[in-house]
Amino acid sequence: MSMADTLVVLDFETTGLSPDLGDRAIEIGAVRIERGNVVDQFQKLMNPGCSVSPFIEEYTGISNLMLKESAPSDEVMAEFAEFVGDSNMLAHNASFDKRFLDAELERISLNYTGEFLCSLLASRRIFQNAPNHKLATLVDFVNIPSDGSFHRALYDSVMTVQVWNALLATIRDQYGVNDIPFALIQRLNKTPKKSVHRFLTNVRDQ
DNA sequence: TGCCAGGCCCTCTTTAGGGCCTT
Repeated sequence: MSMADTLVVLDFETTGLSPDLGDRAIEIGAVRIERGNVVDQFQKLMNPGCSVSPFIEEYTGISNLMLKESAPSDEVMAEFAEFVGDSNMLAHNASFDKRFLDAELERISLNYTGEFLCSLLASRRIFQNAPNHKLATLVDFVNIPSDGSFHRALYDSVMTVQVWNALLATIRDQYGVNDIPFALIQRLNKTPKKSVHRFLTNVRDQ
């Protein structure tokens, strides 16, 4: 699988941090990219059948009234499973979104076959001089224009694409690595930070 | 009842602790 192939970049808004403690997805946003270009998108609020806390209403701008008027989770997640197909996926702090994807799809007995990449892990390796690795900080760090509408699923997934393209451009520009397959980023994200320079230099010289 | 995340990453580490990220 190469970066030239399709990749679905996704982001969940949720009622909290842990599906194991009963937290649920309330919005999913995703874009399909090919060669770094957005070619399709998906955005849906979903009604989890429970109310969200005032903190989450404030944090996301998603109100209980909005969710009450939204399609149920099982319906939206089934549509999303169709959208993803067998594509690989990317998310900022992917372990978080993967946990919710797994939990929500398990509720409706659906599966997926793609694998996840994490832009947070890649950023910690490539942008080692960034002040921190929050999505909003990275958007600023790589000089991407933003209207600041973070914490909505589609907006964050689009911003993740922008950061992702900047990460790939940095790998190309700093190391002369022009072909960046999915598996290369998987190996990069398992490489200790101190060894990243040597790792990418070796890739270039192979 | 009241408590409860999970995984990565660093360091004064590995018989551990705490900050960073995601909502």
